[in-house]
Amino acid sequence: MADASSFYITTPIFYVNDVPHIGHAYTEVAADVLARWHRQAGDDTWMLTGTDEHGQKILRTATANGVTPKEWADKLVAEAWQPLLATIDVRNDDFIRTTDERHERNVQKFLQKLYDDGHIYTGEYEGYYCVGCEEYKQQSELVEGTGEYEGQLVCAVHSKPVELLHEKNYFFRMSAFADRLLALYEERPDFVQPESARNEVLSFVRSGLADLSISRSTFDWGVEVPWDESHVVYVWFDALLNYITAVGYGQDEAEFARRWPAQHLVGKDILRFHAVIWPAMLMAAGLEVPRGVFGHGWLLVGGEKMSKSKLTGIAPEQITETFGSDAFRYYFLSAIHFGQDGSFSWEDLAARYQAELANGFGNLASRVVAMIIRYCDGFVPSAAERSAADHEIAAVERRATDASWSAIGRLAIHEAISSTWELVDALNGYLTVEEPWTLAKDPHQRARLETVLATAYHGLGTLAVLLSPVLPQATAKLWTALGASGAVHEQRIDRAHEWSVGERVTPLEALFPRVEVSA
RNA sequence: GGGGCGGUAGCUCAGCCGGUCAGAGCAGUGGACUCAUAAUCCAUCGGUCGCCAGUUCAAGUCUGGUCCGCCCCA
Repeated sequence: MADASSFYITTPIFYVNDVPHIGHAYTEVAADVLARWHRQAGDDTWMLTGTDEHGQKILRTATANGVTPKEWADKLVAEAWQPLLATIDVRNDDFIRTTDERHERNVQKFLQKLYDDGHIYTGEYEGYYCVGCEEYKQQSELVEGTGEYEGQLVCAVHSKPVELLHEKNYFFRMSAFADRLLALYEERPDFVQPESARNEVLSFVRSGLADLSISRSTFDWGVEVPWDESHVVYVWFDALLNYITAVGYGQDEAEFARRWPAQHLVGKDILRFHAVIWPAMLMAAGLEVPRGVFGHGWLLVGGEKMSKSKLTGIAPEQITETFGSDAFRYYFLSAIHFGQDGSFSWEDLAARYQAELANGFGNLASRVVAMIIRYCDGFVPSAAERSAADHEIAAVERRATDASWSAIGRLAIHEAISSTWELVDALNGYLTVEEPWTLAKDPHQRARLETVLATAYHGLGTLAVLLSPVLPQATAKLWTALGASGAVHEQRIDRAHEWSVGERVTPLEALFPRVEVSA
């Protein structure tokens, strides 16, 4: 049992054959922001991501490219997936690959335990198999082929012929866990979030669970079934286990106890694997079920879902090259209600970058720092007598701190950001009303000028702390300019308004320079 | 065929248990100001809340039906 301050968050592991697009990056960034936020609140935080490297599809691609599947995976991990994390500034604590020895060995250990405990039996399976989908298809999921596949049954997703396979399989008695799963959803209404995702899972399980075929014998790129080397473990069964093998399951019980259970973040397309199959597997093994499964929405581009199989994907670098990783992170997490589908467009991205990051936060930072340099020679002023307006700013700082932390607890990232943004708006408004540039012209108003600037300075520092999970780079620059000690990402975010002020500010370059509008 | 979600100002979206709920941000328009990244602040234009019927003293807000989009299951 993990103690209350342990926070372990996971993303789905990337299927190495995919090409990274903003959908992958979105999940990563969301998990990263939650992880950074918890770290900054002092929680014992662990963020895991990684790659899924087994399965027939990868074997075939590798073979077609004349290399072994492992070589193929190595190449993609090094050239595509690790770089993606750097592109969007994700600070994961671990990166697991399903070809890691720590994973494969303990997948076998897990499987053997289920086998020994009677949760697995031998059966026979016959069905139409789509290599593209990596799964068997029901009759209803097949359509008549056209063109070169005329007269054949093809997969509705890939439009490629399916194969009629007949194999001896090992089955997991998942059906035995239907009642316990329903009880779980009942007892912990937030186990599957958001509500819409929970509804789908509920109705799926209520309609009855079938046992799950968990092995394949038609190819050998996978984890060997320990008691039958002619079979490899079904890729999904294998992949899900990464969440526990990465934190010591089977080999480091102390670490496992410290981390598990995890909060899973997944796209809603793979919700069922995480909210039904995975908990059932854990129950069978006598382990705790996850802390929660959150299914976020799709990114819609031009009203259509971004697809892995189709080519509507946008590479994250296309965005970060122009706007930077901070803007990427901010845009997707603030503009989209976390959990719902969200529309992406270049126009919207550019508009929000300009209005919110450049004109809102960036410019606020510029004007405050510039005035302290100009009117106080860079020495951080201190407040004398405080007016109602000054107290109000302090109150907004507290509210933003409390509200955002509470929102993070509900996984409402967009809400955490908008709560914080109230401070941005309050400070810009405060400066307009107090007019420090006017006060500066009258020597008798010196005390008031310093109080106003001290108040604005303090609010800006609070913003830096609160925004550092989302905007790690910009806030680090701001923190330095504010002359505050330590690193901004080490400041307690749940008490952001209590940060310790510095002594001297230094010039600040534009945090979010204006971007030339391009086509 | 069964089920879920969404259809609210030009754009993106809030609106919980029905009664200032017709809102926010952006865009547009007018004004103020100049510390700042031609930034900021104030004001303002703008919608028969997909459509039809019903329940109710009162319905984006509940019921039934219907159209459109997406998704899950069979």
